[in-house]
Amino acid sequence: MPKAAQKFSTNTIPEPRLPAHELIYRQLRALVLFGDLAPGQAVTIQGLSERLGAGMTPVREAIRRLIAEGALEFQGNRRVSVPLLSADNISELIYARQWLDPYLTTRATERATGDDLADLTALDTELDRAISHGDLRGYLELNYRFHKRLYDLAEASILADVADGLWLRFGPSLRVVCGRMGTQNLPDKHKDMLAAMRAGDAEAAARAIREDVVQGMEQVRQSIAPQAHAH
Amino acid sequence: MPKAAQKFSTNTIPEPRLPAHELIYRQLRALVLFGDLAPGQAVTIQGLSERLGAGMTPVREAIRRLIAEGALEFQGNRRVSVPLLSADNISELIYARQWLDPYLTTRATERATGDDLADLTALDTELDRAISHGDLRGYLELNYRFHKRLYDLAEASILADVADGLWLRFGPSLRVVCGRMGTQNLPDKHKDMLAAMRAGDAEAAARAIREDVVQGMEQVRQSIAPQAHAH
DNA sequence: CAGCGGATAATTTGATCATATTCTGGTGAA
DNA sequence: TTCACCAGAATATGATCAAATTATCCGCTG
Repeated sequence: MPKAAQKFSTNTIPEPRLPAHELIYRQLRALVLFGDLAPGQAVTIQGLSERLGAGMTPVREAIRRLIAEGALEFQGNRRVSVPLLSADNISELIYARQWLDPYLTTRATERATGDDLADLTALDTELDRAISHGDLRGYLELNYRFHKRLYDLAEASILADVADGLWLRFGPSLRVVCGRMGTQNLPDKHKDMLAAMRAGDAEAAARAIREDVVQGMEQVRQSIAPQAHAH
Repeated sequence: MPKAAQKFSTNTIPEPRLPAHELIYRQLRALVLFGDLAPGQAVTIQGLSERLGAGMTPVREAIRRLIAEGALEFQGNRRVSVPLLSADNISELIYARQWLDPYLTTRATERATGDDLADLTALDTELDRAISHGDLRGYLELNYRFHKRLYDLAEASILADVADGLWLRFGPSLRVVCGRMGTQNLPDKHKDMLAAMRAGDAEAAARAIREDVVQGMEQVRQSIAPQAHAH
């Protein structure tokens, strides 16, 4: 039984050995983050179990994680759903991001290398393409990855975690709003921000991100407000 | 009226309706929050399963939740443990709380009723008693409940969630620090804060809480710094 | 006679456990 | 030191039990 070569035989596939609950978690997370699960839409454990072709136990664990992160909500009875945000909730999120994102951007500017800047620029270019093509899903995903990348560059693991968790909360609403308004007049201060980063001007980069965040979130707030009235 | 007694054991337990995984979660959360699980200490699922006298499935779910909240850390291999904070991590937490706690306090001051103030005052009185008795565990728990109460009064569910999550991260370190320094010279600006709240001076209340937070967290930072060197 | 309300039955969903399988880390021998 | 084996832990499945929602039916009233 030649088992010595096992460590080398895995080189074809980088990480095929991720646990099922981790894979389920990532799938569900993406579903929530990019609005494929609409806010208020109820899901059942068994339903997801079938939909994703997995056992219940991994699905249960993934759902627990997402509930803990605020991405899902335990709806009292026996349903979990993506939370419906009130206008007040949006205000909270705006307040939090207005403070978190600029700080992380400042730190990222101080630490970013040339390669990092090139990566960010590439992401932003792809983002522009998605916008011009009217590719909503692509826009949402790339916009997230752009900001996520900034968080990672800031080398502040806890704050990055918090900021990442906030995305999980307003992601679904973002999708709803963009679905209504199209991808044309979306805020994109990324160009200003990147220019400031290249110049090493952390303060200007932070200011640009702040405007980007506020513009985007205000659109969400204004678009959400009538929803609360609709009921 | 067939009021048949279906369960014989339910009359003794007030809330047997809570699922096991929820109970396990609360127990573990308290263990982490108040430092009964020391930072760095590894725990196994099976170990906890025996220790708490429960099956593995509920324990697994509880652990997933705590990992998602940053209360526990998946240590690569097959151990989960309470995260060891670096001095940088503490700085992040100070930065976050310095911003979150005053804001929530401002909102709480604007919304607190007379009863709320009485409750907070009662909590603070108990807290003083715990300090004077050298009751470390009591201090930690009451201090947490005092701040938690403020968060709830702020009526900002998302930000309160975030703030609560931060406690889970520095709670274990707080225990370590207080264990070393005793309960005597602990910061307690609660009196100033309560006075400001009674006067309806939200700004002064926020300022007092900010000092309380910074003082406490700075002690943690200074006490943690040599720990990183110890290795 | 038709429509409605309440109670009960049935189906669906969730929670837990026992068990099989896989994987990791350590240990002992060559 | 290295390799093979072993012990133990974690993951994942299926079955079982409990609870709740939905569906059905019966009797009652207008």
